[in-house]
Amino acid sequence: MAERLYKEIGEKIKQEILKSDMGIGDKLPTERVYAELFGVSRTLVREAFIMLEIEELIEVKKGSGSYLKARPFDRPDRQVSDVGPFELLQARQVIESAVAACAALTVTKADLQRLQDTLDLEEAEMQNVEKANAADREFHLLVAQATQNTLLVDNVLRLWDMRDNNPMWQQLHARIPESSYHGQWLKDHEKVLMQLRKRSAEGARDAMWQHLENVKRTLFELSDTEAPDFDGYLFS
Amino acid sequence: MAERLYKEIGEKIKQEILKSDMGIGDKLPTERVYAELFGVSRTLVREAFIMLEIEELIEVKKGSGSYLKARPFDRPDRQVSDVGPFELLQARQVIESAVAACAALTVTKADLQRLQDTLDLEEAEMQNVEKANAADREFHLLVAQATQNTLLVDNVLRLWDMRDNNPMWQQLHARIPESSYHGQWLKDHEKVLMQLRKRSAEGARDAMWQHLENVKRTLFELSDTEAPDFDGYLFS
DNA sequence: CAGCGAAAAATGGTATGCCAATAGTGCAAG
DNA sequence: CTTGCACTATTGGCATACCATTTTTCGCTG
Repeated sequence: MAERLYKEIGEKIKQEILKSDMGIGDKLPTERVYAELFGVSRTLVREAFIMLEIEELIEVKKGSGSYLKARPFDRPDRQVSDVGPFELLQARQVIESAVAACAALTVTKADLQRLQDTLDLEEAEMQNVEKANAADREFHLLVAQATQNTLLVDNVLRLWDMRDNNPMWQQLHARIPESSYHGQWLKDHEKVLMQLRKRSAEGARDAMWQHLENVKRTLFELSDTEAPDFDGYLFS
Repeated sequence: MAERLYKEIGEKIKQEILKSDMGIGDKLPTERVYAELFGVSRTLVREAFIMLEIEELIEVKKGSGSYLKARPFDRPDRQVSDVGPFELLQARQVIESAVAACAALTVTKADLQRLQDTLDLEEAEMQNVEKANAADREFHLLVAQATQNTLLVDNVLRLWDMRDNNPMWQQLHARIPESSYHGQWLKDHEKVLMQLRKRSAEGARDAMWQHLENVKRTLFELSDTEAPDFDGYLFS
């Protein structure tokens, strides 16, 4: 494991906090205690504390101690690699279509312009796989940003990061000829943008849903992977 | 300045990066260089590097060096605490309603039973604020779990954790008499469950949307906070 | 016995030193 | 001249030791 050790220690500390029934404001065990508990130096625990401090989970007071500021998430950050590509894609479909619907109501002219520009870029660079993918990502991100809600942007961003870091997705992606789908996806994107222009929440939702449905088909039809069916969700 | 020194060092390093014309992927000066430059120990610089690493500005490679991952000003770095309660609630509305729609298509009898049980508990413990809130959370989580998609569960969970850790939300929540809304919310939950029983995606989406709309009203109508209007998103 | 103050203990803050992994260098073999 | 390998230098990783601040303890004094 070439992981940075302080992160590991940090996660362990989170676990300890969850196992104990500490409340907000309570004093944490000292750095020295954790050091001995995990069999590492205080330096390392200290680095882990810095991590927790930046995550706003704890507050550190010189000479006094460290205090719990918020309870850590129950879910200790699932490994990207053990989530299937289909699950990932389905999550994107559910969330991004809802986000698109929301965006249709809040989108500004500047947003629409940026979306158009990205789309143009996508078309121009269709041959360049690298840039086309970047434009793809940018388009979806811009839709999320049009909601003016940073949490929604965060969520969409998280899913894309997972996609980019998911080995199975890459594998799936690799076996498909690039040129075959970029054209289709571009058309899909255009439809989404059109619905956003019309400020139609339902239209944007359906367009985004259909787009990701197409992505699913492209990826799974040609492969031997089983893909559960979720038709019937759309009503347009 | 009673600030933690590593943060100060971290900011200085950001300044240095900006002053220099380093590009993405370039190698940063070593920890030792910065230590001498600022007249502090390498430990401190190291802690600052950890801060920058967590902020995803740099990437640290043992034995090799540290490399610029993004330019500092690109990331305003929002923390959990400065997300407004309204933004949070809106994100929940968008995402949880979509999740509910998805759940309507995948929900099992066992899920429905668990949901009913939780609802019964919620009714029975309405006087007990602590338990009522726990049941509330449990209900929403069960809906997410009914999608059979762990990523969607993760997303919903994240938003709830943010809620529980958000100081402004707590403040807002505190000023409202408990009894006044738990009854309403219970009715809302029952409606959601009813739609899930009917396996109506649209119905579940609308019910969940309306529920969170009611939550919004309860929280913001009684307070002096401005709440943007998002009616028109529903079409039922 | 209450209050106060100094000493001691606890705790985070900082510095130094050595270890391990990586990158660089130069010499020898082909 | 190129290539490969061993040796050296560089760089981050981790541990130990001591410092500064805060908290606690304890005894003195009124």
